[in-house]
Amino acid sequence: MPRKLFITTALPYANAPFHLGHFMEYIQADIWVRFQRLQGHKVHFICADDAHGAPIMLNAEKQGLTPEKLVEKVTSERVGDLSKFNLSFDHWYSTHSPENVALLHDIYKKLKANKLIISREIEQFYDPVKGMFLADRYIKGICPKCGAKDQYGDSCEVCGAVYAPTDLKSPYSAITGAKPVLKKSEHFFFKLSDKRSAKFLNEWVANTPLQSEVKNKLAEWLGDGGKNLNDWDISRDAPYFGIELPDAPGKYFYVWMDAPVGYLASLKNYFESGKAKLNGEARSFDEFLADDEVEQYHFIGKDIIYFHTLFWPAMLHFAGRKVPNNVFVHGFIGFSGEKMSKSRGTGVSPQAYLKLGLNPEWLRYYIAAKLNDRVEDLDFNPDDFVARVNSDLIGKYVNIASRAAGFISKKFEGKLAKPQLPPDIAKEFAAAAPEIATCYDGREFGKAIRKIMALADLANQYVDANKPWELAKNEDRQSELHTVCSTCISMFRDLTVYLAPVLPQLAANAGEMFNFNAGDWKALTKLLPAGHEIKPYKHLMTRIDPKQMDALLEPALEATKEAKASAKADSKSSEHAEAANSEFALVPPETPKPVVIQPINETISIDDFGRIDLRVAKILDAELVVEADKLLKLTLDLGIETRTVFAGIRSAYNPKDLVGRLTVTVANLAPRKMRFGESQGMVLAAGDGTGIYLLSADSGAVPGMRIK
RNA sequence: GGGACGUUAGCUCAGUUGGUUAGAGCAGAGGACUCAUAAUCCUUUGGUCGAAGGUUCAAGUCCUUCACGUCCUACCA
Repeated sequence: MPRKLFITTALPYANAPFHLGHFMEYIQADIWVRFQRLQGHKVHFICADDAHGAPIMLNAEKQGLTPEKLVEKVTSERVGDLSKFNLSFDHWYSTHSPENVALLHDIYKKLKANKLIISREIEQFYDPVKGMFLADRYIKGICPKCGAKDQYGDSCEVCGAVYAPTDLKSPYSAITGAKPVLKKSEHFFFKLSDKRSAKFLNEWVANTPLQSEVKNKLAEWLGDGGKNLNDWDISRDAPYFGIELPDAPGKYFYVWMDAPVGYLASLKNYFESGKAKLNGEARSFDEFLADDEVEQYHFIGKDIIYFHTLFWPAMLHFAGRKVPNNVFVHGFIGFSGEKMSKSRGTGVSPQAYLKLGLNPEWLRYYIAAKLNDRVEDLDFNPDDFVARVNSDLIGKYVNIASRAAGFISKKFEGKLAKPQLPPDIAKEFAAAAPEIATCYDGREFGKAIRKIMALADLANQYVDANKPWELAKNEDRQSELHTVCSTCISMFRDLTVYLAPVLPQLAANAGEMFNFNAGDWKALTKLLPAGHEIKPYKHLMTRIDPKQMDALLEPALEATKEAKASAKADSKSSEHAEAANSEFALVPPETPKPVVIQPINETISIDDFGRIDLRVAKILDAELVVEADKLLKLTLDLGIETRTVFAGIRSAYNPKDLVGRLTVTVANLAPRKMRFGESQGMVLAAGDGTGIYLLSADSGAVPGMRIK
């Protein structure tokens, strides 16, 4: 019976671009989801942007935007990254949505009816200049223990002391610098201290197959009969970017209250937009969630265990809703810091990774090969990355197809003979299917990969033992040759199916080339039939050139400075600092990269073309646009006038190298207002997402000349 | 300060409820081969399993302490 699965990944905070940690989680979840789909289960794979909270509000203000605009800007910039890593989300929405308001209000009212919401007055630091209450992270001062300056309100980064903000000497607001004053305010709390909460949570933990690390953690929180459970402050005072309490004007839900509800809001929108129906789920959102058979799983990082294993199940349970069947926790992705000098920066930017044309499936494979079902950190090691991909994927796996397919095409018109696996190898392959399935299902991806690669080794050994290159020279042994190569292709088919959750694109390409369905797990019990036709072999995947890694790891100097400043301002977390670092990374233009040629567009008439007024332009000036990481501001001489044009070419050109160059511009393009000014045209450049190459006019051309 | 988890060959990792000479891949060395994207195959060199104690007939595996790393410690998304 097919399982019905509702799967989420943690909602990314809409304050910054994605970093590698996001993609590790998405890739982990995506592999699991794809595996479940291959087993014939019905999966609804959902995520959303986490759009609320004080940091977004303040950041937006700093940039002169409304919070909505900031969120829109951040999320629109990163939307393409998701599809490029072949992530198969069924729906992506936002917590800033009417569905979320409705669901949150409903949950809140039910909790209140259950007498689990109380209010009480608390005293907190308040910024009189800004007119808002300050969370610990927005208060700085002198550490009461060691006297270090500019320490945050909760702990000292110099001596490690932990204290309350009120203990700080000479406290000041990190936002305005004003001296904060203590002020009282009414806050609303979710009564986690209620006996019912502890009782329910203990039951939930006992009945949920959580990871042992998570259980330990929970035992700590739930120990002593729940005495360690304190009430959870779920309200914030205005100004706050969030969802207002239905019965307390000026009070907003703390973002961590509305964020997990966003899982449901996104699911609801997915249902109401008709996408669920297209995905084979005809029932309504409410009916779906009321079904006990539906399994709900959340993939999260270890830093947010607290919210997902205490508040979230309790909220759902006492609002009369389905609770999660499990929460899958992973560690963080680190970087081999030791080996890299600090001047070269740290971390790997997924944006730069894509821009450099590195194959997304390399990363998927590497991450899969290192993941297990535990709450363990993993390390991104560039040398390891190159070695792993090149030797496992190219040397072992792809090689099998490459060394057998040539004979089939050249000698046997692309048709297979009946494959014949030697008994010992057949046994191994037969045993592998359930083992690998268990690994995937249990999120032991590293183990699955190891098993698959062991099978690939067997296939290569088989080829060596049977020496097809010798058989080929002997006219009497052609049918042996035919069988050996056909057997190879059949083994390759099996390996491809096994790898399909990790490498969906490669698997699809291989399936297309060799005429099999890489998504057919059930076919694994049968060999490919005699007469099966394959197309001629083409390279399925290129090796990683270590030079590409060098380019990936080389951030621009000026960018590093900028990033460090902004990282500090944004967050204390190293994870965030890493993201900010990469955000500004410039990419050297001369990097080898595979080019993807897009199909030609539909035919147009000469008149259509004539409507576009192309002119030669001379670049008089070029400068960086502060706060835009992709744009350069160009001043162009068009002969009769000068124009200002913003061009998204910062990743490929240094401003000073452009000054004086002749290029081509669209002169009659409607001007477009941008945040930084009006762009009055467009310069032409070649590019497919992996690089940008500005067009030039030959010497002798004069600014203003028409191009026809 | 309290707590959780981790520390196994140069690198990345396996090591089941404690049980014989601690395993694999990559890298290194030697050889074979040439079908294949300098891929593959065979052989082989590397470890007092973070440190020190302890329990046991027997410990990488259990206990204690210490060191290092990551994270949590509630109004911090």
